[in-house]
Amino acid sequence: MPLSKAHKQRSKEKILDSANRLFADRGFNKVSIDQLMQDAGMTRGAFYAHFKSKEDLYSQTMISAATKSKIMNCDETNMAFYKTVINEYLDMSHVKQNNIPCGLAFFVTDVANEQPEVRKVYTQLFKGLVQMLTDQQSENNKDKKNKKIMAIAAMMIGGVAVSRALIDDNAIEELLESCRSIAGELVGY
Amino acid sequence: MPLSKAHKQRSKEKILDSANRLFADRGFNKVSIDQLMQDAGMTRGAFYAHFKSKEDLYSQTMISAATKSKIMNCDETNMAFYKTVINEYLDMSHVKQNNIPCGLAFFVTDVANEQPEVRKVYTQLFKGLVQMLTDQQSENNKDKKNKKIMAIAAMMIGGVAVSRALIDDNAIEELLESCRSIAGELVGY
DNA sequence: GTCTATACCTCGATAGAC
DNA sequence: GTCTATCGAGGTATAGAC
Repeated sequence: MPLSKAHKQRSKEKILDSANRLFADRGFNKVSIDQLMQDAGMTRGAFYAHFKSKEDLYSQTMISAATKSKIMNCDETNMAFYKTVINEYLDMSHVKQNNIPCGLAFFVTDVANEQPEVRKVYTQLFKGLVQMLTDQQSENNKDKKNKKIMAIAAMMIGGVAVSRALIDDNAIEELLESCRSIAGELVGY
Repeated sequence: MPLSKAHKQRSKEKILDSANRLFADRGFNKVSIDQLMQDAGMTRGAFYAHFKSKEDLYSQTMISAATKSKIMNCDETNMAFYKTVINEYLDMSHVKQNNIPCGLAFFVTDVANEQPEVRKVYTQLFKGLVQMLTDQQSENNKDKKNKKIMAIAAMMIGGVAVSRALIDDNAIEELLESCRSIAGELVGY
Protein backbone atom coordinates (compact mmCIF):
# COMPACT_ATOMS: atom_id res chain seq x y z
CA MET A 1 0.00 0.00 0.00
CA PRO A 2 1.47 3.35 -0.98
CA LEU A 3 1.41 6.45 1.12
CA SER A 4 -2.19 7.52 1.44
CA LYS A 5 -1.47 10.93 -0.03
CA ALA A 6 -0.09 9.47 -3.24
CA HIS A 7 -2.94 7.01 -3.33
CA LYS A 8 -5.48 9.79 -3.06
CA GLN A 9 -3.79 11.76 -5.80
CA ARG A 10 -3.85 8.77 -8.12
CA SER A 11 -7.54 8.20 -7.45
CA LYS A 12 -8.24 11.81 -8.22
CA GLU A 13 -6.34 11.63 -11.48
CA LYS A 14 -8.37 8.61 -12.49
CA ILE A 15 -11.59 10.45 -11.76
CA LEU A 16 -10.44 13.47 -13.75
CA ASP A 17 -9.45 11.35 -16.72
CA SER A 18 -12.80 9.59 -16.68
CA ALA A 19 -14.56 12.93 -16.37
CA ASN A 20 -12.78 14.29 -19.40
CA ARG A 21 -13.68 11.35 -21.54
CA LEU A 22 -17.29 11.09 -20.42
CA PHE A 23 -17.97 14.83 -20.49
CA ALA A 24 -16.50 15.09 -23.97
CA ASP A 25 -18.69 12.22 -25.08
CA ARG A 26 -21.99 13.26 -23.49
CA GLY A 27 -21.73 16.73 -21.97
CA PHE A 28 -21.69 17.85 -18.34
CA ASN A 29 -25.34 17.22 -17.62
CA LYS A 30 -25.61 13.74 -19.07
CA VAL A 31 -22.94 12.16 -16.91
CA SER A 32 -24.02 11.22 -13.42
CA ILE A 33 -21.59 11.03 -10.55
CA ASP A 34 -22.48 7.37 -10.26
CA GLN A 35 -21.51 6.66 -13.87
CA LEU A 36 -18.37 8.72 -13.52
CA MET A 37 -17.16 6.88 -10.43
CA GLN A 38 -17.98 3.49 -11.89
CA ASP A 39 -15.91 4.41 -14.93
CA ALA A 40 -13.06 5.39 -12.64
CA GLY A 41 -13.39 2.14 -10.71
CA MET A 42 -14.80 3.54 -7.48
CA THR A 43 -18.22 4.10 -5.98
CA ARG A 44 -20.25 7.22 -5.58
CA GLY A 45 -19.46 7.99 -1.97
CA ALA A 46 -15.75 8.35 -2.72
CA PHE A 47 -16.43 11.25 -5.05
CA TYR A 48 -16.91 13.68 -2.20
CA ALA A 49 -13.49 12.95 -0.77
CA HIS A 50 -12.06 14.75 -3.81
CA PHE A 51 -14.60 17.31 -4.96
CA LYS A 52 -16.96 19.44 -2.99
CA SER A 53 -19.67 19.33 -5.67
CA LYS A 54 -20.27 18.40 -9.27
CA GLU A 55 -19.70 21.99 -10.25
CA ASP A 56 -16.31 21.86 -8.59
CA LEU A 57 -15.56 18.86 -10.77
CA TYR A 58 -16.34 20.85 -13.92
CA SER A 59 -13.70 23.43 -13.08
CA GLN A 60 -11.02 20.95 -12.09
CA THR A 61 -11.66 18.79 -15.13
CA MET A 62 -11.11 21.68 -17.50
CA ILE A 63 -7.93 22.73 -15.75
CA SER A 64 -6.59 19.20 -15.75
CA ALA A 65 -7.36 18.77 -19.44
CA ALA A 66 -5.73 22.05 -20.39
CA THR A 67 -2.44 21.21 -18.73
CA LYS A 68 -2.31 17.81 -20.41
CA SER A 69 -3.43 18.87 -23.88
CA LYS A 70 -1.07 18.50 -26.82
CA ILE A 71 -1.74 22.02 -27.97
CA MET A 72 -0.64 23.58 -24.70
CA ASN A 73 2.59 21.60 -24.80
CA CYS A 74 3.65 22.28 -28.38
CA ASP A 75 7.39 23.03 -28.33
CA GLU A 76 7.81 24.43 -31.80
CA THR A 77 8.27 28.13 -32.53
CA ASN A 78 7.24 30.83 -34.99
CA MET A 79 5.49 29.65 -38.14
CA ALA A 80 6.05 25.97 -37.43
CA PHE A 81 4.24 26.50 -34.16
CA TYR A 82 1.18 28.04 -35.78
CA LYS A 83 1.13 25.44 -38.52
CA THR A 84 1.19 22.56 -36.06
CA VAL A 85 -1.35 24.02 -33.66
CA ILE A 86 -3.82 25.03 -36.37
CA ASN A 87 -3.58 21.77 -38.28
CA GLU A 88 -3.80 19.51 -35.28
CA TYR A 89 -6.60 21.44 -33.62
CA LEU A 90 -8.79 21.75 -36.69
CA ASP A 91 -8.57 18.07 -37.50
CA MET A 92 -11.19 15.34 -37.78
CA SER A 93 -9.35 13.22 -35.22
CA HIS A 94 -9.70 16.03 -32.68
CA VAL A 95 -13.40 16.40 -33.43
CA LYS A 96 -14.11 12.68 -33.13
CA GLN A 97 -11.79 12.16 -30.18
CA ASN A 98 -13.02 12.22 -26.65
CA ASN A 99 -9.90 11.42 -24.75
CA ILE A 100 -8.39 14.72 -23.73
CA PRO A 101 -9.89 17.16 -26.21
CA CYS A 102 -9.95 20.93 -25.93
CA GLY A 103 -12.53 21.91 -23.35
CA LEU A 104 -12.81 25.39 -24.84
CA ALA A 105 -14.53 23.82 -27.84
CA PHE A 106 -16.11 20.71 -26.37
CA PHE A 107 -17.69 22.39 -23.35
CA VAL A 108 -18.38 25.89 -24.60
CA THR A 109 -22.18 25.83 -24.25
CA ASP A 110 -22.11 23.70 -21.14
CA VAL A 111 -19.89 26.29 -19.47
CA ALA A 112 -22.06 29.19 -20.60
CA ASN A 113 -24.92 27.65 -18.64
CA GLU A 114 -22.91 27.11 -15.47
CA GLN A 115 -22.21 29.17 -12.38
CA PRO A 116 -19.63 32.00 -12.38
CA GLU A 117 -16.91 29.87 -10.82
CA VAL A 118 -16.80 27.55 -13.83
CA ARG A 119 -16.96 30.45 -16.26
CA LYS A 120 -14.04 32.09 -14.49
CA VAL A 121 -11.96 29.00 -15.15
CA TYR A 122 -13.05 28.94 -18.80
CA THR A 123 -12.13 32.60 -19.13
CA GLN A 124 -8.68 31.96 -17.70
CA LEU A 125 -8.09 29.07 -20.07
CA PHE A 126 -9.25 31.07 -23.07
CA LYS A 127 -6.92 33.90 -22.14
CA GLY A 128 -4.17 31.31 -21.78
CA LEU A 129 -4.75 30.07 -25.31
CA VAL A 130 -4.72 33.60 -26.69
CA GLN A 131 -1.54 34.37 -24.76
CA MET A 132 0.15 31.26 -26.09
CA LEU A 133 -0.73 32.23 -29.65
CA THR A 134 0.38 35.80 -29.04
CA ASP A 135 3.77 34.79 -27.68
CA GLN A 136 4.84 33.42 -31.03
CA GLN A 137 4.14 36.48 -33.09
CA SER A 138 6.77 38.89 -34.30
CA GLU A 139 7.04 42.37 -32.86
CA ASN A 140 5.80 44.63 -35.62
CA ASN A 141 2.19 45.82 -35.85
CA LYS A 142 1.14 44.09 -32.65
CA ASP A 143 -2.27 45.67 -32.36
CA LYS A 144 -3.48 44.38 -35.70
CA LYS A 145 -1.98 41.00 -34.98
CA ASN A 146 -3.71 40.72 -31.64
CA LYS A 147 -7.02 41.06 -33.44
CA LYS A 148 -6.00 38.32 -35.82
CA ILE A 149 -5.01 36.07 -32.95
CA MET A 150 -8.37 36.45 -31.22
CA ALA A 151 -10.28 35.94 -34.45
CA ILE A 152 -8.25 32.80 -35.14
CA ALA A 153 -8.96 31.52 -31.64
CA ALA A 154 -12.69 32.03 -32.21
CA MET A 155 -12.44 30.33 -35.58
CA MET A 156 -10.57 27.34 -34.17
CA ILE A 157 -12.96 26.85 -31.27
CA GLY A 158 -16.00 27.53 -33.43
CA GLY A 159 -14.79 25.23 -36.18
CA VAL A 160 -14.35 22.31 -33.81
CA ALA A 161 -17.51 23.00 -31.81
CA VAL A 162 -19.69 23.27 -34.91
CA SER A 163 -18.09 20.19 -36.43
CA ARG A 164 -19.11 18.20 -33.40
CA ALA A 165 -22.73 19.23 -33.87
CA LEU A 166 -22.82 18.41 -37.59
CA ILE A 167 -23.83 14.93 -38.65
CA ASP A 168 -22.42 15.02 -42.18
CA ASP A 169 -18.74 14.03 -42.32
CA ASN A 170 -18.24 15.61 -45.72
CA ALA A 171 -19.51 18.92 -44.41
CA ILE A 172 -17.22 18.59 -41.40
CA GLU A 173 -14.15 17.98 -43.56
CA GLU A 174 -15.03 20.95 -45.73
CA LEU A 175 -15.50 23.19 -42.72
CA LEU A 176 -12.26 22.10 -41.06
CA GLU A 177 -10.27 22.50 -44.25
CA SER A 178 -11.70 25.97 -44.76
CA CYS A 179 -10.76 27.01 -41.25
CA ARG A 180 -7.26 25.57 -41.53
CA SER A 181 -6.73 27.31 -44.82
CA ILE A 182 -7.99 30.74 -43.77
CA ALA A 183 -6.37 30.59 -40.34
CA GLY A 184 -3.04 29.80 -41.97
CA GLU A 185 -3.53 32.68 -44.34
CA LEU A 186 -4.32 35.08 -41.51
CA VAL A 187 -1.27 34.08 -39.56
CA GLY A 188 0.83 34.50 -42.66
CA TYR A 189 2.11 31.22 -43.97
CA MET B 1 -63.48 30.65 -28.66
CA PRO B 2 -61.50 30.47 -31.91
CA LEU B 3 -61.33 27.51 -34.20
CA SER B 4 -59.52 24.76 -32.35
CA LYS B 5 -56.89 24.50 -35.07
CA ALA B 6 -55.89 28.15 -34.74
CA HIS B 7 -56.00 27.82 -30.99
CA LYS B 8 -53.67 24.86 -31.06
CA GLN B 9 -51.27 26.65 -33.38
CA ARG B 10 -51.13 29.64 -31.08
CA SER B 11 -50.46 27.45 -28.07
CA LYS B 12 -47.65 25.74 -29.92
CA GLU B 13 -46.10 29.08 -30.86
CA LYS B 14 -46.19 30.12 -27.23
CA ILE B 15 -44.44 26.94 -26.20
CA LEU B 16 -41.78 27.39 -28.89
CA ASP B 17 -41.15 31.00 -27.89
CA SER B 18 -40.79 29.99 -24.25
CA ALA B 19 -38.50 27.15 -25.27
CA ASN B 20 -36.25 29.49 -27.20
CA ARG B 21 -35.91 31.89 -24.32
CA LEU B 22 -35.42 29.29 -21.62
CA PHE B 23 -33.06 27.09 -23.65
CA ALA B 24 -30.94 30.10 -24.55
CA ASP B 25 -30.81 31.07 -20.90
CA ARG B 26 -30.11 27.66 -19.35
CA GLY B 27 -29.45 25.06 -22.05
CA PHE B 28 -31.50 22.10 -23.18
CA ASN B 29 -30.90 19.93 -20.14
CA LYS B 30 -31.62 22.49 -17.47
CA VAL B 31 -35.14 23.29 -18.55
CA SER B 32 -37.79 20.81 -17.49
CA ILE B 33 -40.99 20.32 -19.41
CA ASP B 34 -42.82 21.47 -16.30
CA GLN B 35 -40.93 24.76 -16.18
CA LEU B 36 -41.35 25.24 -19.91
CA MET B 37 -45.10 24.76 -19.84
CA GLN B 38 -45.53 26.98 -16.81
CA ASP B 39 -43.62 29.70 -18.66
CA ALA B 40 -45.92 29.24 -21.63
CA GLY B 41 -48.98 29.41 -19.38
CA MET B 42 -50.03 25.79 -19.59
CA THR B 43 -49.46 22.62 -17.61
CA ARG B 44 -47.27 19.67 -18.28
CA GLY B 45 -49.84 17.32 -19.73
CA ALA B 46 -50.59 19.66 -22.61
CA PHE B 47 -47.03 19.40 -23.88
CA TYR B 48 -47.60 16.01 -25.42
CA ALA B 49 -50.43 17.29 -27.56
CA HIS B 50 -47.78 19.23 -29.53
CA PHE B 51 -44.52 17.31 -29.31
CA LYS B 52 -43.88 13.63 -29.22
CA SER B 53 -40.88 13.99 -26.92
CA LYS B 54 -38.46 16.52 -25.50
CA GLU B 55 -36.01 15.70 -28.25
CA ASP B 56 -38.67 16.53 -30.80
CA LEU B 57 -38.99 19.90 -29.09
CA TYR B 58 -35.27 20.59 -29.56
CA SER B 59 -35.55 20.20 -33.32
CA GLN B 60 -38.70 22.24 -33.70
CA THR B 61 -37.37 25.00 -31.46
CA MET B 62 -34.26 25.45 -33.59
CA ILE B 63 -36.26 25.51 -36.81
CA SER B 64 -38.73 28.01 -35.40
CA ALA B 65 -35.94 30.27 -34.18
CA ALA B 66 -34.10 30.18 -37.49
CA THR B 67 -37.11 31.28 -39.50
CA LYS B 68 -37.76 34.17 -37.13
CA SER B 69 -34.17 35.36 -36.69
CA LYS B 70 -33.16 38.80 -37.88
CA ILE B 71 -30.11 37.46 -39.63
CA MET B 72 -32.10 35.09 -41.81
CA ASN B 73 -34.39 37.94 -42.85
CA CYS B 74 -31.81 40.58 -43.74
CA ASP B 75 -32.95 42.23 -46.96
CA GLU B 76 -29.78 44.11 -47.86
CA THR B 77 -27.39 43.00 -50.62
CA ASN B 78 -23.69 42.72 -51.43
CA MET B 79 -21.34 44.45 -49.01
CA ALA B 80 -24.09 46.14 -47.05
CA PHE B 81 -25.49 42.67 -46.39
CA TYR B 82 -22.23 41.32 -45.01
CA LYS B 83 -21.63 44.41 -42.95
CA THR B 84 -25.05 44.24 -41.33
CA VAL B 85 -24.98 40.51 -40.69
CA ILE B 86 -21.46 40.45 -39.27
CA ASN B 87 -21.94 43.49 -37.07
CA GLU B 88 -25.31 42.47 -35.69
CA TYR B 89 -24.35 38.88 -35.11
CA LEU B 90 -21.05 39.57 -33.39
CA ASP B 91 -22.57 42.06 -31.01
CA MET B 92 -22.80 42.18 -27.23
CA SER B 93 -26.59 42.53 -27.41
CA HIS B 94 -26.78 39.24 -29.30
CA VAL B 95 -24.53 37.52 -26.75
CA LYS B 96 -26.52 38.77 -23.77
CA GLN B 97 -29.89 38.35 -25.42
CA ASN B 98 -31.94 35.27 -24.86
CA ASN B 99 -35.04 36.11 -26.83
CA ILE B 100 -34.57 34.60 -30.25
CA PRO B 101 -30.82 34.23 -30.56
CA CYS B 102 -28.95 32.14 -33.09
CA GLY B 103 -29.27 28.50 -32.12
CA LEU B 104 -26.16 27.61 -34.10
CA ALA B 105 -24.12 29.46 -31.49
CA PHE B 106 -26.28 29.15 -28.39
CA PHE B 107 -26.95 25.41 -28.67
CA VAL B 108 -23.83 24.13 -30.37
CA THR B 109 -22.60 21.85 -27.58
CA ASP B 110 -26.10 20.84 -26.52
CA VAL B 111 -26.79 19.66 -30.05
CA ALA B 112 -23.49 17.78 -30.29
CA ASN B 113 -24.63 15.65 -27.37
CA GLU B 114 -28.07 14.92 -28.78
CA GLN B 115 -29.49 12.21 -31.00
CA PRO B 116 -28.97 12.20 -34.79
CA GLU B 117 -32.37 13.72 -35.53
CA VAL B 118 -31.48 16.95 -33.75
CA ARG B 119 -28.03 17.04 -35.33
CA LYS B 120 -29.60 16.65 -38.77
CA VAL B 121 -31.64 19.77 -38.13
CA TYR B 122 -28.56 21.65 -36.93
CA THR B 123 -26.66 20.55 -40.04
CA GLN B 124 -29.45 21.82 -42.27
CA LEU B 125 -29.53 25.17 -40.52
CA PHE B 126 -25.76 25.55 -40.71
CA LYS B 127 -25.82 24.80 -44.42
CA GLY B 128 -28.60 27.36 -44.73
CA LEU B 129 -26.44 30.02 -43.10
CA VAL B 130 -23.51 29.20 -45.35
CA GLN B 131 -25.77 29.27 -48.41
CA MET B 132 -27.17 32.63 -47.41
CA LEU B 133 -23.67 34.06 -47.06
CA THR B 134 -22.60 32.47 -50.33
CA ASP B 135 -25.51 33.94 -52.27
CA GLN B 136 -24.20 37.45 -51.79
CA GLN B 137 -20.73 36.91 -53.12
CA SER B 138 -19.59 37.98 -56.57
CA GLU B 139 -18.83 35.44 -59.26
CA ASN B 140 -15.06 35.48 -59.56
CA ASN B 141 -12.83 33.07 -57.67
CA LYS B 142 -15.73 31.21 -56.09
CA ASP B 143 -13.69 28.34 -54.68
CA LYS B 144 -11.47 30.56 -52.58
CA LYS B 145 -14.45 32.58 -51.47
CA ASN B 146 -16.36 29.52 -50.36
CA LYS B 147 -13.53 28.74 -47.98
CA LYS B 148 -13.69 32.26 -46.65
CA ILE B 149 -17.44 32.00 -46.17
CA MET B 150 -17.16 28.81 -44.13
CA ALA B 151 -14.30 30.18 -42.06
CA ILE B 152 -16.33 33.31 -41.36
CA ALA B 153 -19.33 31.21 -40.35
CA ALA B 154 -17.14 29.29 -37.88
CA MET B 155 -15.70 32.54 -36.58
CA MET B 156 -19.11 34.11 -36.09
CA ILE B 157 -20.57 31.11 -34.31
CA GLY B 158 -17.39 30.54 -32.31
CA GLY B 159 -17.12 34.19 -31.39
CA VAL B 160 -20.63 34.31 -29.99
CA ALA B 161 -20.46 30.89 -28.33
CA VAL B 162 -17.17 31.63 -26.60
CA SER B 163 -18.38 35.07 -25.55
CA ARG B 164 -21.29 33.47 -23.78
CA ALA B 165 -18.95 31.28 -21.77
CA LEU B 166 -16.63 34.15 -20.76
CA ILE B 167 -17.36 36.04 -17.58
CA ASP B 168 -15.28 39.13 -18.30
CA ASP B 169 -17.18 41.74 -20.33
CA ASN B 170 -14.03 43.50 -21.41
CA ALA B 171 -12.65 40.28 -22.83
CA ILE B 172 -15.95 39.68 -24.60
CA GLU B 173 -15.92 43.11 -26.22
CA GLU B 174 -12.34 42.61 -27.34
CA LEU B 175 -13.13 39.22 -28.82
CA LEU B 176 -16.26 40.41 -30.62
CA GLU B 177 -14.48 43.46 -32.04
CA SER B 178 -11.63 41.28 -33.26
CA CYS B 179 -14.01 38.92 -35.01
CA ARG B 180 -16.00 41.74 -36.57
CA SER B 181 -12.83 43.38 -37.81
CA ILE B 182 -11.22 40.26 -39.29
CA ALA B 183 -14.48 38.94 -40.73
CA GLY B 184 -15.04 42.25 -42.47
CA GLU B 185 -11.52 42.14 -43.82
CA LEU B 186 -11.96 38.62 -45.12
CA VAL B 187 -15.16 39.49 -46.90
CA GLY B 188 -13.50 42.52 -48.41
CA TYR B 189 -14.84 45.73 -46.99
C1' DG C 1 -10.06 7.03 1.45
C1' DT C 2 -13.44 4.27 0.01
C1' DC C 3 -17.56 1.65 0.78
C1' DT C 4 -22.87 0.82 1.40
C1' DA C 5 -27.17 2.68 2.37
C1' DT C 6 -30.33 6.04 2.10
C1' DA C 7 -32.72 10.65 2.28
C1' DC C 8 -34.80 13.66 -0.61
C1' DC C 9 -35.71 15.68 -4.89
C1' DT C 10 -36.82 16.30 -9.91
C1' DC C 11 -37.27 14.31 -14.20
C1' DG C 12 -39.92 12.52 -18.62
C1' DA C 13 -43.87 10.35 -19.83
C1' DT C 14 -48.64 8.32 -19.44
C1' DA C 15 -53.70 7.82 -18.10
C1' DG C 16 -58.07 9.48 -17.67
C1' DA C 17 -61.41 13.41 -16.44
C1' DC C 18 -63.40 17.44 -18.53
C1' DG D 1 -56.60 20.70 -26.02
C1' DT D 2 -55.72 21.15 -21.50
C1' DC D 3 -56.06 19.61 -16.79
C1' DT D 4 -54.69 16.69 -12.46
C1' DA D 5 -52.63 12.68 -10.67
C1' DT D 6 -49.24 9.47 -10.68
C1' DC D 7 -45.59 6.12 -12.13
C1' DG D 8 -40.85 4.53 -12.45
C1' DA D 9 -36.36 6.07 -13.06
C1' DG D 10 -32.54 8.49 -11.96
C1' DG D 11 -30.32 12.73 -9.93
C1' DT D 12 -27.09 14.99 -5.95
C1' DA D 13 -25.56 14.80 -1.63
C1' DT D 14 -24.95 12.98 3.19
C1' DA D 15 -24.17 9.61 7.14
C1' DG D 16 -21.75 6.15 9.13
C1' DA D 17 -19.14 1.57 8.86
C1' DC D 18 -14.64 -0.16 7.75
